[in-house]
Amino acid sequence: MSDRSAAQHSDMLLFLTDEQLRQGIEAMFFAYQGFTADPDRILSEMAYGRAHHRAVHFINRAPGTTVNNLLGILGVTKQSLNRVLRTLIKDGLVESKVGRIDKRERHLFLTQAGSELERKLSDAQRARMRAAYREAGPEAVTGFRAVLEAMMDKDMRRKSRALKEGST
Amino acid sequence: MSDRSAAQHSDMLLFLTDEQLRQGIEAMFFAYQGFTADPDRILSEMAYGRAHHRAVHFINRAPGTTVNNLLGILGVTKQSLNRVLRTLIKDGLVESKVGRIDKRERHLFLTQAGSELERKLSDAQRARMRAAYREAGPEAVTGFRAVLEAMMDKDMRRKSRALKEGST
DNA sequence: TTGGAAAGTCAACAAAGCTGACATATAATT
DNA sequence: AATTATATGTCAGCTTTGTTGACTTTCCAA
Repeated sequence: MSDRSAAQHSDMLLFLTDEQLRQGIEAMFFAYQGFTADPDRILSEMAYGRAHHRAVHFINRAPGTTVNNLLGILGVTKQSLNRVLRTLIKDGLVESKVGRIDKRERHLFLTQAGSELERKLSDAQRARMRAAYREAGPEAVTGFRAVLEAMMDKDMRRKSRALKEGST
Repeated sequence: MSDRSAAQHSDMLLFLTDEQLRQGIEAMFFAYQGFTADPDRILSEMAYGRAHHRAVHFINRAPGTTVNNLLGILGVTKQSLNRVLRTLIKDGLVESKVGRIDKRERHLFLTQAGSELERKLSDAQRARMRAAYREAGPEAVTGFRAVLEAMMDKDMRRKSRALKEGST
């Protein structure tokens, strides 16, 4: 990095005004509305909500995950998750299998129908993400990911990374 | 841009795999948890929730805004907003003034106490945002903002921009 | 003066979070 | 073998924040 760009670099760091930060906060709020809008529309046509979406998403992402593990990822209580899981199992979207090694654990899997719902929801969400990425350009994507990563709590960063590595 | 980097550029656009998009989706989810964590902690010590935070934030940002305008920004029903607003007014954090020109309208302002709460909440949120920006670097911030912008619904983009211009 | 927009209220309900208490099965430890 | 710890599930009850629908009051504008 040249002296000149290094100077600009530190200038920009110093010039993080409240106003710029507030704009970032608002952008995050409005973007999250958009981020959830498409799946929410699909879900509202069924008897499901955002909580079901999350469960289905992460079971798809880490098939065979235990209830406890899922709790850690979602950051909710077991009662709250259990309510969601119960309806998904009842409706035949999720299957719960007793652990072979540790029989106290339940391992969660999507059924055919569960996979289809996951696909439908994530198709919509990925389409928006893809469009946003294309509009912003590849360099922006790198920056986007870097800021999001830095915004997470430390333990969530670990969990996020574990999911990425798990699907390699 | 050289031919080579142009080729890389379009390659990266083509190589937006499902996996990359899913990682972006998860990053958004985990980052939003972090984004709201600090204000949520402060709010939980009082009788307030995230909905109160949003109202206070946007009233601070656009003092004198009407209820209807606020409804458009927040994307909730007037009944839902009204419940929140009522408690804030009752507790002396928000003041509602009848419009001079159009007396049907109510213009909303933060009181001294309201401003203090807003300050407390946004201090926490801005601190995290600032830390994330610093960690990711200034180029990343530009990209971050670009992707968020592109992820918003069109009408939300307009509202976001109006707020930015209003505070110049 | 009449129609409609803006705001507020009441009632009822739903989704999704929470706490606390308790049951069951299994694993781990003593 | 007995005890303790862990994983899961469930019941009951509460909170926050969203929803619809019905209705009123105010008051601008055609």
